[in-house]
Amino acid sequence: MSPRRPTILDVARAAGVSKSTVSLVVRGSPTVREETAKQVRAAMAETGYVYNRAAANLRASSVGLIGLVINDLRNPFFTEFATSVQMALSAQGYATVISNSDEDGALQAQMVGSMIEHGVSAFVISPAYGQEAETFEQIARAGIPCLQVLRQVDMRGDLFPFAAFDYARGGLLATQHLIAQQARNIAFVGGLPDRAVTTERMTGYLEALRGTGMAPRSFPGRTSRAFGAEMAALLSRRHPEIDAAVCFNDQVALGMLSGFARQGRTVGTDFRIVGFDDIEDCGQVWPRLSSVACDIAQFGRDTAAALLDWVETGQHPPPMRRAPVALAARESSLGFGSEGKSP
Amino acid sequence: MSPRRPTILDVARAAGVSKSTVSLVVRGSPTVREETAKQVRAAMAETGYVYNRAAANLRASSVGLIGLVINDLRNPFFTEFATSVQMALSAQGYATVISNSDEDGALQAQMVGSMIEHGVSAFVISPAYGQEAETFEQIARAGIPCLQVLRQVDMRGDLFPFAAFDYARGGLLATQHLIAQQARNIAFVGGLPDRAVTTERMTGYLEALRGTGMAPRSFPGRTSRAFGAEMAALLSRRHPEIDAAVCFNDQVALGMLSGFARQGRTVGTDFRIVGFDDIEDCGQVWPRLSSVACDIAQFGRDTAAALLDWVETGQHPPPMRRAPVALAARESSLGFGSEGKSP
DNA sequence: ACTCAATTTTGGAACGTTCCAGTAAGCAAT
DNA sequence: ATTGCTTACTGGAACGTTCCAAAATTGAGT
Repeated sequence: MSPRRPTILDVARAAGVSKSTVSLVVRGSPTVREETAKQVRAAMAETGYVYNRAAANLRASSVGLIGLVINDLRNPFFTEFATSVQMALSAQGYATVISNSDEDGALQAQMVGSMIEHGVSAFVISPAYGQEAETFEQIARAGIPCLQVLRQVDMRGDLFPFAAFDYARGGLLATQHLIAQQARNIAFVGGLPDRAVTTERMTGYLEALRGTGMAPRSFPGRTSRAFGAEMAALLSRRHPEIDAAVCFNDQVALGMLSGFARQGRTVGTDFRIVGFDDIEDCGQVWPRLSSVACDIAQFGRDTAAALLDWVETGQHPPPMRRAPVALAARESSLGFGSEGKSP
Repeated sequence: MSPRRPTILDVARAAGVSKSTVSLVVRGSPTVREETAKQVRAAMAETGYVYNRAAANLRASSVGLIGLVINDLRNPFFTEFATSVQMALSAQGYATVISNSDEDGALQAQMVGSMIEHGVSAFVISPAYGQEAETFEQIARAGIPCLQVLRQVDMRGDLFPFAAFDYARGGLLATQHLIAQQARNIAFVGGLPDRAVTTERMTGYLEALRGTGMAPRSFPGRTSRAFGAEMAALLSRRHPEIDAAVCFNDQVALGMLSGFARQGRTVGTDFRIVGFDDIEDCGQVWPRLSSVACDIAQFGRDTAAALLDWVETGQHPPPMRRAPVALAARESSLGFGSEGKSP
C-alpha cells in the first residue's frame, strides 16, 4: 500500500531547492521569497507530501499536543467545557488528547503518565479525588505547565494555578433569590461532603441565610440525578417544612425536578429549586430550571488562552480571578406567573 | 528548569549495559535476562527516565495514538460512545485524540488533517455531513485504517467499513410496541431528512405500519430537544388526531416530553412516546422515557477492539454486523399502571 | 577441553525533521 | 571595482529512539 511516504527531501528535489528551504516554507517562515514558496507548495502537492510531526517534535521537542483530563466526561457541564477547550486549541493548531478519569484517581495517574510519554506540552486537569500526589508529582517532575480547573484537590503547596467560577457568590445569589421569592425554609442539597467545591457553594448559602432567622439545612451526598430524585422523596416524607432548595449542581436539581414530578408536586409553586452550572438542559425541561449560570464555553476559551500563553512564553501565569456567575431565574423558582432573568 | 531529560543512553550508562538493551527492556522484550532487566529498571528509576515516544515513533513509525472524530460531542449518546472508546483504547496502551467537528464538515477535514500529521495510527469517525470527500480522501491517501461509525455518508465506493446499530429494527420495535399499546395514529418525528440514519429508522416504522391500515405521518426536521418541544406544540395544535410518536432520538423525545408537560398534557396516557438510543436521562425524567436501547458502551468497546485488531494485524476487517437493539418500555409509552421491559 | 547451538547483548545506521552557522546574491554607497 | 549590508538560501549536525546483523556469552553434549 505504501511505497514510502514522501519526505521533505523528496519535495526539495522536486522543487529544486534545499530541504532547509522546504522546512521554512512548511513552517510559514517570512524569510523565504514568495515565488520560491509557491514552487515548493506546488512540489508538495505534486508529491503528496504530509508533514511528519513526530520527526519535527524529536528535533524541536514541542509536540503541539495538549492533555485534557476530566473527572466525569459524561456530565454535560464537563463535556461542554472539554469541547470548548478542544475547539479553542484546535483553532491555534494544537491537538487535544482528552481522557476521562471517571473519578478514578489511579486511572487518572496512569493517563497522565501516558500523556507525558506522548510529549504533551501542557495539561488541563479537572482532577478526580485520590492519587492526587502521584498525578501532580509526575507533571511537576516533567516540568510541564498545568492548569487545575473547576475543582481543586488538597495539596501541600499549590503547585499549579487554579481556575474556577466564583462558587461562593453563586451560592449566595441562588439563596438570596429564593429568599426574595418568599421561601421560608431553604435546604442545600447534594455535593460530595468536605470538598472545596461543595463547601464554597455552601458558604454563599450560609452567608445569605445569616441574619434572616432561617436555619441552614444541608444535605450533602452525591452529585447525580439519581441522588436528586432520592432527595425529593426524602424531603417530602421527612422534612415537609422545607419549601425550597439550592442544589449543588444541575444534575441534582434535575433529579429533584423529576422526583417531585413523580409525586405530583409542582415545582415552582409548591417547592422552589435553583440549580448550579446552567447546562443546556435547564432551558429544555418543564418547568424550566433556574440555575447559577456559568459561562462554561467562555471559561473554556479563557482556559485555553491562558494555557497557550504559558506554553508559548514560558511565563508562569498570574493567579486567576474567579470567573463571574449570574443567576438565570426560570419557572422552577419563579412559578408560572412571570418570566425573565434577574441579575 | 530542565537540566536535559535523561535519555535511554543515560540509563544505559547508569546500568552498565548498552542502549539497545535498555530499549529492549523498555519494550518488555522477553529476550533479555531477568537479572539484567532488573538492573536496568533500577537505573531508570534512579535517573528519572521518561520514555520519549516522539523519538520512538520516528524510527518505528507507529504512534500509539488513535483519532476519534465526533460530529456532536455534546449529545450524551456520543459522549458515552467517545468515553467508552477512549477508555477501552487507554486500557490497551493507546492514547486517544478526540475532536468535536460540531457538524461542520470543513472543521472536520481540518481536524483530520491535523491528526494525520500527528501520526495517528487509525481513525474512528462519526462523520459530519459536508466535505466528506476531502475528509475521507485524506485518510485513504495516507493509508490509515478508519472505521466509520453510527452514521454513514454517501461515498462512491464505501472505502471504509461501517458499524452501527440495527436502526431499522429499532424503528420496527418501537412502532410495534406503540401499536400493541393501542395507539391509533403514530407519527415519526425528527431526524435530518434524507440521511441514511433517518431513513433506516423510518423504514422500520413504515414496515410496522404496513397492513395495519394506519397511514404513516413523518415529520423529519432536526435532532435537538428544541425541535422536539416545537413539534409537541405543533402536533397538539395542528394534528390532534395523532396520539403517539416514534422519535428519531432521545433528544427529540425528551423535547416533546417537556413540550407536552408545558401544555399540561400527560405523556403516557394522553400521548405515547418512544425515543431512540436509550441515553441515561431516559430513566431519570418523569414520566420515564421508553426508548430503543442501544448498548453504546459495549458498542464502543467493540469498535475499539475491531480497530486495534485492524491496526495490529494490518488485516482489513470483515464487514460488521449491525449491533442489536432492544426496546426499553417505560411510563412514556406504558402509562402508569404497569412497569417493566418488553423484549 | 572442545564444539555447536541457543540465548543474550551490542554498536552503528537509520528515521525526517529543525537548528545553526554559514554562503550566495542583490544592491546601495563609496 | 570594492566594501558593507541585507535578504534569500543551504549543508551538516543534532534529536532519542528502533532495527539489524553480528559479537559475546552460556551451557549441554561429547
